[in-house]
Amino acid sequence: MKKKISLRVIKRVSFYYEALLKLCLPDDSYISSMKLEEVTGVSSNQIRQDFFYLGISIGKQKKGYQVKRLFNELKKVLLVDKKVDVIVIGAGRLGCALSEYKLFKVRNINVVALFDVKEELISKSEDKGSHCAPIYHIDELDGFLSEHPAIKIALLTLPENSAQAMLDKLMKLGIRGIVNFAPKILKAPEHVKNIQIVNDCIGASLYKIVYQIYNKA
Amino acid sequence: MKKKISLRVIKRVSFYYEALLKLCLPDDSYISSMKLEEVTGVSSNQIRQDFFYLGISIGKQKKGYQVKRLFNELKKVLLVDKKVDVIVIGAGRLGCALSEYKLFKVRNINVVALFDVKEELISKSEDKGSHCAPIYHIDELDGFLSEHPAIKIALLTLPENSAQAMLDKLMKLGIRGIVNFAPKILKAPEHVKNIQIVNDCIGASLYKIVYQIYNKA
DNA sequence: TAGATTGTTAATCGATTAACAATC
DNA sequence: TAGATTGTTAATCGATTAACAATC
Repeated sequence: MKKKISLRVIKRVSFYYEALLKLCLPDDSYISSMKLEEVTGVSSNQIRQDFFYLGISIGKQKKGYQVKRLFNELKKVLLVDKKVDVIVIGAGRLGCALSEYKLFKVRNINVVALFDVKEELISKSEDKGSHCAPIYHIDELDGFLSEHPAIKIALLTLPENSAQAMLDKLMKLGIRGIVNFAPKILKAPEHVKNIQIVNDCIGASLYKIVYQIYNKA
Repeated sequence: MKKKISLRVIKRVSFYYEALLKLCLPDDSYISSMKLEEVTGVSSNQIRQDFFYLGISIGKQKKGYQVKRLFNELKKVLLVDKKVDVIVIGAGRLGCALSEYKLFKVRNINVVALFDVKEELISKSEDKGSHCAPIYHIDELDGFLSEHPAIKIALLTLPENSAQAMLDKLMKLGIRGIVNFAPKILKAPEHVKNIQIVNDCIGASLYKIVYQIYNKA
């Protein structure tokens, strides 16, 4: 029933979505594909093509797309119309920064807990002066995931030597999506299917920047 | 002279590069395109096609590619054969985490300094118990960049309300590449050319994960 | 030698762009 | 009405895959 949408389309749709978030237009106003081109950099032809492909045909000639309806449609495509709970493994600087990351909130991504081996980081409910989610000891991970079977995604901010072992463990516990920030490329074992791993999204973006800047010099 | 290499190719090349880093093979050993397919997930056909396109023709039939030579070729393509200095604006948790990020090191990306408005974060040279680069007051940014004109890239970890103003300022100071971690999509002003901005690489990867996991459910 | 693996061309596939009739 | 903008088809473009001769 659901057609497979390529990740390129998903990426562009996320641009459209972000643009609407950012523009803060009244719900009942209209936005045209040309206007969307201005703010997203994606051509109006491409935008209409995407909408056509996605079955979004809510446009009105001469006006464009009603902001609220378009927003809802895009939400559905991105599957962010429901809240997504995730956990963070590793409660160091990066881990805590992630748990406060605001763009997660607008996307309905919710860091429910962090886990770490270091006793001194553990803080059940007291806030430690930040908006960080509660930090638990890693030994409690097993029990926690049993109690929260809906959690399917984990963000890994671990040292490189413990990242792969943690990945293996997480998969056994039912985690199906990993964003790995450890400075090591992780791979799912051969036999495991349906696991999504994104390695080092930070570094990948820098490759691109470095390439584009120094290439033109 | 230089042909324009698409970002897709760059991305795959970064996979090959990471794979070589990770495998830690002896410099004088050989690796075949089939073996590279195993560790990168990119088909051997694609790999050879990429090498052909990039003018990397150092393969030996029946053996493959000499690890050291291939490594050097890939380095050249990725332009990471020289050290790239970058600065970080915003010395909060995320900023400090970035300055210690190990995958930057293997890529010759070097965080030389952080800048922040908060007086209490400033630490000229003393280390504060971490491997964080020195933190300066934002007022010193201007002078610092004058003294280090080779710095072309800045990572932004600022609150959303100050990010756009900082972007404008950085461009005036000669910065040409921005990786923006602020929870707001930034855009270069119309008239400015040759600026590369990557917004929210962290969130973008999560969109993909969320989509792939919950789509299949 | 026979088998393995490259470099390179050709075929296929998919994504983007262009164009325009329909119509608000 | 005339102008603007959609939805949709067709044309173009680029990227991937397949195939295989060359040869170590």
